[in-house]
Amino acid sequence: MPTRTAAQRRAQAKVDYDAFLANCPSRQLLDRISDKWVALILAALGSDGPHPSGGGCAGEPRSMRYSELSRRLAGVSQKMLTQTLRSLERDGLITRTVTPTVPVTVTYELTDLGRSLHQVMYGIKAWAEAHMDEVLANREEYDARMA
Amino acid sequence: MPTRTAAQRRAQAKVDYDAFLANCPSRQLLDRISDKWVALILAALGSDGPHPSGGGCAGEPRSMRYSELSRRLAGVSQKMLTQTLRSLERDGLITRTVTPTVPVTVTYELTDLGRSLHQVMYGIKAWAEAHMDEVLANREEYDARMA
DNA sequence: CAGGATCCCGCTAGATACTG
DNA sequence: CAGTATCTAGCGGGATCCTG
Repeated sequence: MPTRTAAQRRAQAKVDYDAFLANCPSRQLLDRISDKWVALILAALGSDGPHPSGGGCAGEPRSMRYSELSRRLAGVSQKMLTQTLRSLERDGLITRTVTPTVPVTVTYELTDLGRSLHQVMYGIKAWAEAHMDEVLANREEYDARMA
Repeated sequence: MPTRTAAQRRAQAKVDYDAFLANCPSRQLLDRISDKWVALILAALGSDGPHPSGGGCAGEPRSMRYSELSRRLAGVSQKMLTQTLRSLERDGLITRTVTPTVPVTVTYELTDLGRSLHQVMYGIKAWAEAHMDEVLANREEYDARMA
C-alpha cells in the first residue's frame, strides 16, 4: 500500500473517534438519559407528584404499574414504553416485578442505582429552571438580529 | 358530536403532552446537551477535555479556532460542526469572534452561561465515571441471563 | 480558512393489529 | 393487563461539492 490519501486518513480518524466515543462513559450516560422517555420515567418513579388516582402517598420509593406509567406519560406509545422500561431494567436502574395474579400485575421501581441517577437528573433540572429562560431570550434576540 | 372514541382521546392527550414537553425546561436542556457534538465542544472549550495525550487538568477559559475544533473532534463533519457551533452561539453559550485577517480567523469561546453549563456537564461526567461500569456490568449479566 | 448548499441513506419512532 | 410483531414514513446526519 502506498501513502494514504487525505480521505483515507480522515476515514480512519473517524473510525478511531467513534470507537473512543463508544467507550466514553460520559457519552454513554448522555445517550442514556437523553432518551425521550427515560427522564420522564425516572421522574415518575423517583418523585412523588400529585397522583390522579388514589390518595396522597408521598416520600417512600414509588412503585408503579405498567398502566399507571402509560397514563402518566400520556404521549408515549406502548412500544416505546416497553422498550424503555426494558432497557432501564437491563441497566439495573429499575426493577420489574411480576405478581401472578389474574390478570398479571407488573410493577416497576427504582433501584439504588436508579435513585442515584435520579439525583443527577435533579441537578440538570435545577440548571434548566435557573437558566433556560436566559437561553431562550438569547435565542430570540439572535433570531431577531438575523431577521 | 357524539362521545369521542378512545383513539380520539388518546390523540388529544398526545398533543397536549407534546405541548407540555416542548415547554418543559428540563426537556429543552436535555435535548440541548444530548446532541452528539455539544458535549464535546463544551468539553473542548471548557477544559482540556478527553484527550489521552497532554497533561490534562481543567484550565482557564479556552478559545479555539474552527480548524482546531475540527481536528480535536476528529469524527465530526463540517456540516455538523458548523451547525452545532451556530446553535450554541444562538443560545448564548459560546461567542464567535471574526478577526479580519487574510484569510479570516474565527475563534470560539465559552460565555459565562456556557461555563456554568459546563459545570453541570461535569456532574454528569462524575456520575458516569463512578457508576457506568456498574451499569455495563448489569447489562452483561442481564444479557447472559436472557441468552 | 470557514462555511453554505444539496443530495441521500439509515435508523427509529409511531401506528396498527394481535396474544398469553 | 401487559405486552409482542410488523410495516412504514420522516428526518437527522453524513458525504460531497462549491464559495467569499
